[in-house]
Amino acid sequence: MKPELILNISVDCVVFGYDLSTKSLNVLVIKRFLESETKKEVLVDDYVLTGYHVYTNETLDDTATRVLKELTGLTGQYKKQFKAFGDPDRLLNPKDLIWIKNAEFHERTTTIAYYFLLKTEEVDLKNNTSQAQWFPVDALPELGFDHKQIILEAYEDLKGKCLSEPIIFELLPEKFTINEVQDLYQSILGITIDNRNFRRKLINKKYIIALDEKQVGVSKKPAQLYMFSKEVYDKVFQKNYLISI
Amino acid sequence: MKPELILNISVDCVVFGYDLSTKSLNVLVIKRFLESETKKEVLVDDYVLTGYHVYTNETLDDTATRVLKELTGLTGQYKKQFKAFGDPDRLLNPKDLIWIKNAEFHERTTTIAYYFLLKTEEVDLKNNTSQAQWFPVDALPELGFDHKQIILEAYEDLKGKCLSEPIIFELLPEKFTINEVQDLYQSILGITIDNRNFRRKLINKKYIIALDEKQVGVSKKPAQLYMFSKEVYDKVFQKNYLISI
DNA sequence: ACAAAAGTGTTAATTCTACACCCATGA
DNA sequence: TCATGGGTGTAGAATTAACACTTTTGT
Repeated sequence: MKPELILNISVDCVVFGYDLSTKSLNVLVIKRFLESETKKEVLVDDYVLTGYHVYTNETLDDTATRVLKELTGLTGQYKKQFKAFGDPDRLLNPKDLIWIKNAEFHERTTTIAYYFLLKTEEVDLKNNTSQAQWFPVDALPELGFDHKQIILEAYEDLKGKCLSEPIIFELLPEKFTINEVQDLYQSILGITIDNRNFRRKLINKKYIIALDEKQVGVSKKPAQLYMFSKEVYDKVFQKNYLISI
Repeated sequence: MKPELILNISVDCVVFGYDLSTKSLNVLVIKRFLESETKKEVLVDDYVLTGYHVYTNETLDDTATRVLKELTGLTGQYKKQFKAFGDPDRLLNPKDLIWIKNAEFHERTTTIAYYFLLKTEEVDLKNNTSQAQWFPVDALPELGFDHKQIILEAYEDLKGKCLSEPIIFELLPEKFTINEVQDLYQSILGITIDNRNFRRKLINKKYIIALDEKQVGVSKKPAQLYMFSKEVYDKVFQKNYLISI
């Protein structure tokens, strides 16, 4: 049996990219544009998440991985399936209906949503065929379908998860400074954190390893570089059962 | 358009029920039984989760609610969509193939899995048409399809969630004793908790309200009864941003 | 020398952990 | 009266929270 598309099931990917220099948590979206036949009228002009249908011989994870690769060329990034969206009317706004007519899309498509974590600069948007573009997660453009809601739910999941799992390092380069980690937490959570307390806490973790290196090419005092060791983390980690309701 | 079944999308429900008297966290599953035409051979004899296909005019949440109601008669129970399962081979074990032949089932069905929280005694299994049965979550029977994995992932999600959200009370009667809450936490998490510390912690919460009532009909010293106030919880609750990685 | 970001210590408050016995009740 | 589970207190340890100035470096 040849692999075929499952036309009513798709995977949509919320690609989070952190821009270290602007300290901005971004989402990668692609352009959706359609003119009337006479080109007199712009029918659709907004953005959507990248996504695609599932093939009959693929796992859902495979689909997500494939979709990310096709958009960014990247593989092996952190990914998480966080929610399925299947409301009967999730694709039925006027613009969406116009768009669906031009695509091989079932009107009642259920999508399995994933999010990915990576660094903005890992993605080369120059020769991108989908007119992909980064937007700060707190300044999203007009989005088609129910994709704004999908992004917001992904963001909520990320906020919670970054407090209890070491996924923050997926958004940072291999070598980072303590202040960079703090800035990232502040960007994601929208809070400010005391620098001394944060430093102490982080540096005391056995899996935060100080390198024999400092920043280079910075115009002020270069900071100490650290790395995160997954190996040490897995060894040291122990579940805590602290009830905090 | 008449509502029709979407044959390749289903919702499966992990129904968790807590049995206060035996202090057991149980899962409700239904019998799957099939004999050969000559009745000489038992082809399938195991259990599966309750589930059903999604109708074209339903949300996924609606489907889950409907499935629970059909099995138990209950509505308004706590429910959570926790994961979608869509591996191409998730229904392709030999027994599953035999079963599917007798059902209107697509071989490549993706299921959106939910779990429900309720009390075992709320469900009347006497006049149940599906031969539904409770099993302790740590002593599950042989399960068809990928349903054992689904249950285990639901259980993991529940373990995590009960530490940070007040869902524990969904598994308890409206009026409960502190020790009943402690027993339940211990059952779910598989740990032992110090009674004095636990009591103090819980009683100090403003949303744990001491009633002017004690247990009745118990054969020993009757315990103080409490209730959980969602109203107070929502008012008092404030997100904490404690980074515990 | 100066601008900018890196880096540093202390104290009080809170929360968590460990631990063992008395009490009230119904049988 | 006795068996059973309900209920209680304290002290040490660990963690968190609050708070402001000095140091280092490149320009």
